[in-house]
Amino acid sequence: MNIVRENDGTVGKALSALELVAAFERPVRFSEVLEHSPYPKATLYRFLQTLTNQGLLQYDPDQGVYSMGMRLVRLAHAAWRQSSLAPISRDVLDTLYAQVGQTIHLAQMDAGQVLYVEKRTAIRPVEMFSQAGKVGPAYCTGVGKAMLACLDDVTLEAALQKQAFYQHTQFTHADAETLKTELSQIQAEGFSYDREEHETGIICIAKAILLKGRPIGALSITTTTARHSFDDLNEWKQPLTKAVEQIAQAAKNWQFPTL
Amino acid sequence: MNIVRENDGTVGKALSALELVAAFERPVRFSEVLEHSPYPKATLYRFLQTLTNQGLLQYDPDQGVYSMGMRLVRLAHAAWRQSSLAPISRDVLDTLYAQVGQTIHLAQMDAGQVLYVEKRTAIRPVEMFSQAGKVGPAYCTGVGKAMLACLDDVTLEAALQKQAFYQHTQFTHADAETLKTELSQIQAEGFSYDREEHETGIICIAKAILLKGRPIGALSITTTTARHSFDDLNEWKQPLTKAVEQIAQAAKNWQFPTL
DNA sequence: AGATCAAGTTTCACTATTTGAAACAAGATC
DNA sequence: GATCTTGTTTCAAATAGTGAAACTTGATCT
Repeated sequence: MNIVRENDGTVGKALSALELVAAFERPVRFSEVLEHSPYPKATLYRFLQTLTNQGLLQYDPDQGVYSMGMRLVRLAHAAWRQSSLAPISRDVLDTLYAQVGQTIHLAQMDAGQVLYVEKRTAIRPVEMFSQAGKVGPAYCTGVGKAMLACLDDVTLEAALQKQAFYQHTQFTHADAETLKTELSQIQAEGFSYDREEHETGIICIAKAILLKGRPIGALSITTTTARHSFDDLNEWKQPLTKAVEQIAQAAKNWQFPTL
Repeated sequence: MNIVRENDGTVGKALSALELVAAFERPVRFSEVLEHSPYPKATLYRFLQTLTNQGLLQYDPDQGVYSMGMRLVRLAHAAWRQSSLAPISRDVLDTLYAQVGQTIHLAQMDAGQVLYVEKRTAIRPVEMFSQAGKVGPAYCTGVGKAMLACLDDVTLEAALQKQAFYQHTQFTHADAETLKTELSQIQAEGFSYDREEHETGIICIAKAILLKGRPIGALSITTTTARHSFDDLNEWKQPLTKAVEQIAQAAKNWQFPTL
């Protein structure tokens, strides 16, 4: 599940040090980061210093710990507005949510993983960022499989390399082979399903959003086995398709970074 | 209003190139960035290439434009969870919102500006990121002034240097002097007010959240002149104070990056 | 079609920054 | 007060960054 990016010089290395800190879900000491780092002490030390100066990290001198910096939040806001599908999909998602009344996720691909950029749900006025910015696996989520199914062979192979195939539930695909078989079905049918592959009791139907034949994102409707059967998911094919088409249409007019 | 960070080597320069792209609120061509850049053509070119490789930027070969990369969204999610006040303030904000029924903002300071990290509002089930990640001026917002009023002289001077003093409305402070006078009042009273200084018709009451005497954030309750008078704002002093105290209390137990 | 121009990309000798082993400092712990 | 752990600084060698200029590509004009 390791996300590897090519190492362009100092910038690439410094960013990989930043990811090290991000991987901890709490403020960390220098020595903790060092243990997980491929860099020598002095080098890592200078990286963290630089990142702190730049506001990508924060340093608390009292506790002697580093945590992720707020400058990232500001930059992400720009990214989210400028190049995610979320802003142009707002109205469509509102409408779809009004129609189906189930949890809805809008996702894109990032480094072989699924990145959630927007969500509608009944439960509480959700903490912002709780879902936007969150990542999930591609090989065992509805949105992930929907996008994978639309990739050309070369891109698909590259993406498959990045999958962890961790066995989340008894229904999770164990390897690339069985996954590929399902991807063909998804291609033929135009919809993908999550049949408790990621979390027990959670199922969903999803569909890719295409621009010039390439997947730029995916939309899913999620429910639980307690409330619905697999067959029930198909009731939402129509509104889901319509929403996907509307987002694709809106994306056409907006200069859009494709996968 | 230029946000200047010290330039630590290549990383700093590359990040300042990233900010150039962020400043445009749309995908941009290389030449457009170049016009606003202090770097020579070849240098900027390499920066944008590196940033693109790293996923901090996206490049659309069809349109020949750069936009902010989705990796930032992922990193920001980590930052927001790890070092913003938002996660620990959820319940407090829910309670406060239930009590006052007005728009609520939770903000922190970043590079002399106000950074909104959480919000509660009646209108729509929150667009994520719409407010979280957004920045605003410190010198003419309730949250901004509340935090400025708690700074020691040296830090305050540094922060004032970064203020633009753009005249948003007829009520906006025109310079550091009149602002300082108000900051003393705020210090004495413990509450700050926005009296249509940022937007005509919008007023608010705000209070800083302190940890070890230093402001780590601020909380505000916003309304309009159409619905409430300045005096009405004082009705919310009690619930606002309680919420601020509760957040400060929660922050104490969590290792927290101070300003 | 050919000429002209603008936008983007590559080259390469020159420079400046990064690197990391090792020495050093500052607290904690025994 | 000796020892260990954690964090910080140093400095010569190694590497990566710099940017003027040349080049490529594709659009626009005559």
